[in-house]
Amino acid sequence: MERQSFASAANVSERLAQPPALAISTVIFALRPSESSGRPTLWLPLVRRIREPFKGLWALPGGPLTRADSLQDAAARNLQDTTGLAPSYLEQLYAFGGLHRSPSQRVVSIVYWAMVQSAEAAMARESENVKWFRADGLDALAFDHRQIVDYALWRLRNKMTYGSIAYHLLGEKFTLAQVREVYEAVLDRTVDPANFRRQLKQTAHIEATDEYLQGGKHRPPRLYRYTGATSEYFPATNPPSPNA
Amino acid sequence: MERQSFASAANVSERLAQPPALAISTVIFALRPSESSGRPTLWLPLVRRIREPFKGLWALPGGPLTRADSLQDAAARNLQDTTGLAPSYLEQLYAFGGLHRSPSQRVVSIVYWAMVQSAEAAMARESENVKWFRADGLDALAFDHRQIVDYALWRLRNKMTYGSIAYHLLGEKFTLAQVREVYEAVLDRTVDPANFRRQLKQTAHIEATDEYLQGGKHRPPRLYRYTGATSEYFPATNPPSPNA
DNA sequence: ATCAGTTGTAGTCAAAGTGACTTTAACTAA
DNA sequence: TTAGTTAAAGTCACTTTGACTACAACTGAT
Repeated sequence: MERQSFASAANVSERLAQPPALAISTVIFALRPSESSGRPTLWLPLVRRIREPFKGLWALPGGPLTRADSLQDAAARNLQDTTGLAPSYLEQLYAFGGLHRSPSQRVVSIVYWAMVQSAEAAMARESENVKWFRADGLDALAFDHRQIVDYALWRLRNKMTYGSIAYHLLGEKFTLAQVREVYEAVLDRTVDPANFRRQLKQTAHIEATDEYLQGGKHRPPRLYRYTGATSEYFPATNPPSPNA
Repeated sequence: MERQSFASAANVSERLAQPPALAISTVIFALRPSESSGRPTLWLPLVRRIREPFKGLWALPGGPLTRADSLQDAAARNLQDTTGLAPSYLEQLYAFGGLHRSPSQRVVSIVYWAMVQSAEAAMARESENVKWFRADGLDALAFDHRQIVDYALWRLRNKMTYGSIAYHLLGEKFTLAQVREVYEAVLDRTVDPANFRRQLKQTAHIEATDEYLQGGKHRPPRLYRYTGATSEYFPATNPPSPNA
């Protein structure tokens, strides 16, 4: 057996013997007008890696869990540090712990997914190493982050179909058409306006305001307000809260 | 300031500075006949703690992530080691990472939940330090494990209402009435037999066999077989698999 | 052998929900 | 004023759901 290969084999068992590192990452979704159609579409911010594993590639914002934060606070801090924004929704996505996610040391990543309101997302800071991308059709990312984003997208679509998540991508006041546009952007299909309106009013976590959105070349639509948990984010589930 | 309290304050910041420990725990559900009514109810195995944090109290099977296992394999090993059984379903529940879950060191627990078939659960080994309990009405457990169990129960009920999980608690062949009993045990309400049958046959991941269950004092019911993923467990979701 | 009791299985019916569509109201731009 | 556009409400057929009834098939006791 050659000395070199023996050494690397020893390295493998060595690094697997030491305790895995713990990291927090966050998938951040926001609505932005697509360049082409102008219709709102899903975007997310990524950061460019400046160190060696996958240096130069884009990756999810995150890092090792160093501070004395709860997992959720650490995820919110990711968001704050990279975009300067506060989440309007934040939920744990999954803990990824495969043995070979990172080439050097074993890393277990606890990943959160977040939504920020479109108004705030418009003023998110970008830089050389922080850029926003369309959520669909991403290129290869660092580590397994591409698959993580796909999984987050699937979860987002799932929650959207029977839930009240859509409002967290909008501002405080919105028209029903805007809510419908969110559904259409996320689920990627058209929705009948009339039926959509009817269902929303039943399931209703919204209330009508007295205001109307002026300035269009049509009949001005009424503005609504979300009456569930407002701007604060809250844990994944209604009943027993797994936040600890 | 007294010396004692100064020392303990130093300890607090010290232990929060060192990296958190990583543990895997597993909530294991199985169906067992209740002592009183004889109807099947939900049970789960717990292990008695023999060391000091919460010594003597009951806790979820698990421990630090030491081996070079994937997270899911580590959870399956928990199950194997404490009960001698293999899971028929295994899925990640949540990552709990609160700062004060464990009194001494900070511990981040990645918790899985599993289901084992009732036939096998009947021959699960018990001992002085491993006992089965009814899933509802548990006493105080070690750490935050009581809340974790409650959350797992909620997830189980949720999956049950629109999913094909029930079969994993039964054997290979089963009557429709047995499936209904699973639903009634987990959801804790009665279900109309006729309507239940109708819905199962539509959503159908089952097929009828030619066999009938003899021996009762009634018309013998037909045996069915599950046609989805059989005894092997599979990841949480259909579309993108987060297993890594 | 017959009958009561129990459970499996199929069918009926009304109420509620859903998808496709039509109609009317309210506004802007020419 | 008129054409064009969108908001908002209503209609209608179809499907799904829950409660219930009826019948079939078996066991065990009389």
